[in-house]
Amino acid sequence: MSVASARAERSRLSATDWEQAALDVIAEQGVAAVAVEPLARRLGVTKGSFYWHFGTRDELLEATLRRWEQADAGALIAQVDRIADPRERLLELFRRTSREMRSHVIYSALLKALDHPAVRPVMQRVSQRRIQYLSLAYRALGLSRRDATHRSRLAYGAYVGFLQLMLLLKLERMTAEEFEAYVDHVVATLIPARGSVQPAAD
Amino acid sequence: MSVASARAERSRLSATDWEQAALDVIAEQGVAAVAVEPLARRLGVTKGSFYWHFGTRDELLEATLRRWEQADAGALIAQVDRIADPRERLLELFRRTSREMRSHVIYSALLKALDHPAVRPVMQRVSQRRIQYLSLAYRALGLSRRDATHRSRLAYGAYVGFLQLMLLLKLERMTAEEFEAYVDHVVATLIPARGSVQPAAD
DNA sequence: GCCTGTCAATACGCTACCGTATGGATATGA
DNA sequence: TCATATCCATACGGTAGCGTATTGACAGGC
Repeated sequence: MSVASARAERSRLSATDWEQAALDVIAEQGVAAVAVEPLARRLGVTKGSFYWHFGTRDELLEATLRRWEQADAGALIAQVDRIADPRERLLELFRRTSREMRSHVIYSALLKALDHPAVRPVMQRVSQRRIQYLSLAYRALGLSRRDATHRSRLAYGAYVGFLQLMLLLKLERMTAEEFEAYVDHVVATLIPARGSVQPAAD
Repeated sequence: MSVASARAERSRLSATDWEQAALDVIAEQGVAAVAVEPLARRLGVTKGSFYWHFGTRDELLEATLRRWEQADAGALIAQVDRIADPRERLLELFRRTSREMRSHVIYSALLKALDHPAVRPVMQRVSQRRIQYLSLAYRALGLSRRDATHRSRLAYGAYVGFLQLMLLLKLERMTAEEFEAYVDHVVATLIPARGSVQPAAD
């Protein structure tokens, strides 16, 4: 089923359709590839349609990012947050992060477009929020305020860096077992062993 | 002293001048901003000059990256490599990495342009080499082959990720002391304590 | 059955960049 | 001194994208 024929069935497009397509393009080719005319071609339509739904290209971008931020970006944390034990929660967070791709691909693509004024604030909020969440979990694990802050930054930095080295550099494609072993090492290194921390006083 | 007047003194440009300017632009605005006409303006010259020195824009990019790879990219390792004790070597590597900016800015800018066919292989080589170096140091510290591989990836990933969060996201501008404290935390977390590892058999 | 609002096609002008062609300037050395 | 090699300016044609203006198609409410 070609793009154009898909369109023939749906007949008309909504703003949401454009945002959805824009997010796909971000995942596949990055923010810079979100261009009106290519997008229109992709949807089997001309830009005459686009400029009915949006005023400018940047408006589309902003709408797309807004949608991403509130729909996708917080999904993982929401799932894991039910786990009571902080160590299990962190562990599960690390583990889940290591599955699923698309969400990371998008995050990584946005990371490469931080110079864009519409992208930066969104990424700031999302990243801050996640680091904050990590920090709280570390805190609950018994780390001091300082250590929790530092460790959460380190952990999140490791996540972000791994994304680059993996998805984008394709440093080498690891096997599934190799990857599991790596995640285990990360967990062992970045999550304090059970009973190794006594609650800090601060 | 304006760009144009600087040019009036040097009078004529060499290919190296163009590569140098290109690297500056990469550091300031990323790979995508390396464009012939803007570069010419920056150098107080027209593109008539450029196309005498280079055949295409991509040729300039490749030459620039080639120069960067062999001149700048290995500088840090070369300095640190004289240190005999592996733990001190790693420590000094981490510490030095946390000073100086420009080299990291460039590395980070190149990271954002990995889709470009001229950039990817360069970054692969440079990153591989560095991770390899880290791994060897960890090995010398007594870690097993597996652990050294994993730990070096983790450490380098943390470096790369921190670059993004810092230089590009400007998550918050840390003070110098805050930053020192963070580096100390990283060192304590990612470099095994002295005497905590007994040489592995593998 | 037609009017109106909704979505889309077409055609246009504009900007920024790439790459080519050709001639001009300048320094150097024979 | 003048010839050649080196470096640069100018002018041109081409592409890809943005945004606007105008008209067309069609469905639903009246």
